[in-house]
Order: sequence, then C-alpha cells, then structure tokens
Amino acid sequence: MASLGRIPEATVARLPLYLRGLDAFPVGVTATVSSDELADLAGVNAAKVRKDLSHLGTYGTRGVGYDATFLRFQISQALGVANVWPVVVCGMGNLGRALANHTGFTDRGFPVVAATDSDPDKIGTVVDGVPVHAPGELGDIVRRLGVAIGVISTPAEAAQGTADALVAAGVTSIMSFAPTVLSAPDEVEIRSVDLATELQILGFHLHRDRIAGDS
Amino acid sequence: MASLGRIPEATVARLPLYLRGLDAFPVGVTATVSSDELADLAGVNAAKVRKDLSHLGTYGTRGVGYDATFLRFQISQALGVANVWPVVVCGMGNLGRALANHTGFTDRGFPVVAATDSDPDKIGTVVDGVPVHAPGELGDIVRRLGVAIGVISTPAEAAQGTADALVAAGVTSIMSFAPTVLSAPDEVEIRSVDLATELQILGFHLHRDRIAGDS
DNA sequence: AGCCTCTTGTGAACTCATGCACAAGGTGTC
DNA sequence: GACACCTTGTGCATGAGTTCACAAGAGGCT
Repeated sequence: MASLGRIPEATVARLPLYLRGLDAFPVGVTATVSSDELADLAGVNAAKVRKDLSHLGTYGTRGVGYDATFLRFQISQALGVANVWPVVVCGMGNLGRALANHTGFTDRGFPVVAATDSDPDKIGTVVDGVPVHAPGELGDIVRRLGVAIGVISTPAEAAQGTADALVAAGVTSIMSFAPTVLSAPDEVEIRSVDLATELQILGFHLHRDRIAGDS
Repeated sequence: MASLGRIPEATVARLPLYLRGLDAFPVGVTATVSSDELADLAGVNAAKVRKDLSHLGTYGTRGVGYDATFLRFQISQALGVANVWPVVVCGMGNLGRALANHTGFTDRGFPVVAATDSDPDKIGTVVDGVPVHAPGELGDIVRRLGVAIGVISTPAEAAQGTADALVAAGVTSIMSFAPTVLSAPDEVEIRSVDLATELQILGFHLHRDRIAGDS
C-alpha cells in the first residue's frame, strides 16, 4: 500500500535477508515463492515476511504467492541495490585487511576503493588490490574516488579522529568496528559492530544457563 | 529491584557498553559516576541507563550517583564476565585469521584456543598461536579444550555443516559471519553478523537520501 | 458456473522497549 | 535541625514491532 511511505527500520534490516533468500531462485526462470518459503529462507516467520513486503507494495498474488524475479527486482529497487557505493577502509590491521579483501562487499555493490593506515611501512603499498594511504589524505581520497561509506577498523583511540575526518570529508555513512562510542552529527548514520560485545552477550546466556543448571 | 529476575534482552545488549564505559574510571580509586555521565560514555540516554541498572538491583545512591568500582563489579557479575569461555574459530580465511588474532577477544575472557579449516595446507599449522585442525576433529577439540563458543567464518556453503558439528559436540553458543540462515535446536543461541547486510542497510539510507535530495 | 483450496494483505491485540516526569531519599550548608 | 540541592528509582504514557486470525481475492477442478 504505502509504496514509498516510510519503511520501518526493522523491515529495512530484513530486506537484505529476503534478497539473499531469493538467490535460491535462478534468474530468468519464472517461479513463485510463498511467504512461508521465503520465511524459511530468511530465517523469520511468514507473518513478518508478509507485513514487511506490504510496506513496499502489493506485489503478491493471493492463493499463489510472489513472483520470485519480480519480487527480487522490487526489493532491490527499494534498497537501492543498483547503486554502487565505494568504500574506504580506515585501519589496515588484521580486521581491516580481512575487510578490504572481503569479496562479499564488492559482490554486493560496495567496492573497497582505498584504505588508510598510520603505519609508514604500509602507506604507499597495495594490499590485495587496495592502495593504502596516509590518514591525512582521507579527505582527498573521499572526494577523488567518490567514497560513500567509511569503515573504521582502527584501534579505539584513533576511531573518533577517523570518524571526524570522514565526516569532514562529507561521508554520511559509517560502519565502525572500534569498541568505542562515536559522536557525529545527526545526519551521519553510524552502524557499530563490536565483536567483543557480541561475545559478551553470548557469554551472558551461557552464564545464566549455568546458574540455572546448578540446583 | 528484581535482583535476579529476568533481565530484558535489550538491557543485556547494553550492559557490555556500560562496562566498556566504566573503563574510563581507574580501578582502585573510588569515584562516583552519574547516570548522565555513564549515558555519555555508553552512547545512550540517562533514563535508559537508570532503567537498565535498576534491573540488576538498586546499586546507586540518590543525590550522588553510582560507585564506579562497585557498579563495574555488579555488571561483571550479571554478565558472568569472571568466567572464561574458550572459543573455536571455524574457517581460517581472511576473516577467520583476523578473528583468531583479535586481542579484543582474549582480553575480554574469550580466548581462541583452536581453529579448523578444510585446507590441507593449513591443517596442522599454528597461526598466530592458534593451532589449526581438520573440521572432522571439531567434536574432539570441543570436548578436549572445553570450548563454549563456536565462531563460524567459513564460506556460506559450509556454514550449516559446521553449525551441525558444533551442536553435535555440545556447543550451545554460536556467532556466525556466514551470509546464510543457520538452523539449530532452540536451546542453541546463534548471533549472526552479516557484514554485507550491514552495508546494505547503510546503502538503503544513502539511496533514500539521494531520492529525497532530487527535487 | 459453483465450489474448494490456497495464500495474500491487514486490522487488531499484544508484547517489548523507550522516554518523561516526579516522588523518594540522600548530602551538605547554614 | 531545617532547608536547598542533587540524582536515583520508577509509575505511566507513548511508540515500535510482532503475532494472530481471518476476510478478500485468485486459481483450479468437477
């Protein structure tokens, strides 16, 4: 119904999962997929699938399901997958190198076009096809290569400075792996992925189960 | 109030952030921290801090704040941070290697004690102090080293098989980086981190802002 | 055509989370 | 001791997200 009305954030976060699930259907072949099947493929329940998709429009056929190809097109459209958003990786430590070389990024329209690092030995080198520059060149890199997204994989101490530099250069989307809080203007979208925090959440459940197990 | 009553999941997810924020206070020195300060340190608002902490118990003093050291102890207690949960990393590609070498894990009580990979050239080697074994040995590794958490950083195709092996070995906590849905018994806690999905969410907002910008 | 079966789309109830606003209860000062 | 000031703890309202349940269609079979 609300073709371009506001899409709930929770729905946006699931759209990529549906898109991934639809990869199970070959392109070119017409096939229908039910909300039930798609729910399995995305790891959610059918009601959620239907409600989510209803935010994009009424693309299904009652009694039949959704046309896989058409649905893929519509979700891609909503997510803007056709766009290519160049990425710069800031901090080429273990994690940064892994990210710069991550094929999943380029495949999905997020080519890593450059990286920065403060280590003089790394500056000027090319790691897995990605040129490494000095942090001071960040602004120049962003402008020259049209960078849309900055990935911060520096140590925590350097993260805020890096974020500031990205924002100053006009980047409005940041994905951070640094275990610290970043401050930035409201219009900048920051997604923070703290791996140690994730493990601590798992640890909490282990801990609780163990306590519950003690009788 | 509810000292050991059920702690909401949203609160659990923020406790590690508070703990991280409290690192700003040196140990041994008695210092008080207000909900306002802690909110800044954790990147949330003060009301949320107070409500979250109230789920653990009434550890604050009205008019004063929280004793930093005591609060750290209580949150650590609730999260079970004193425990050490050995981790096995499955899949030593770029990302796996970075994770195995990630100091943030060991520092927080999650030592990576072993890894697996299907590449015969890697099996038997020691990467950054972590011994690499064949996937078939997973069950043995888990039992022998008391592994509590499995990290899956294999290609998507191998992820489900790896998860099955972990579950069969008795692991009930899994963190997966594979871009696929994993099925497991209900009692197994799975946290899935899909980096490409995260970027697609950022891409959505870029896309939408660009459309909104067009007039 | 009529009927049966299937699956979508969605109103409505419900759960979970957030944020406000203020009383309760401390501390320090005069 | 009384008063002014500060910050917690929490009842309550609001909002976001999830799930249920079912009417509204669409297709196929006799």
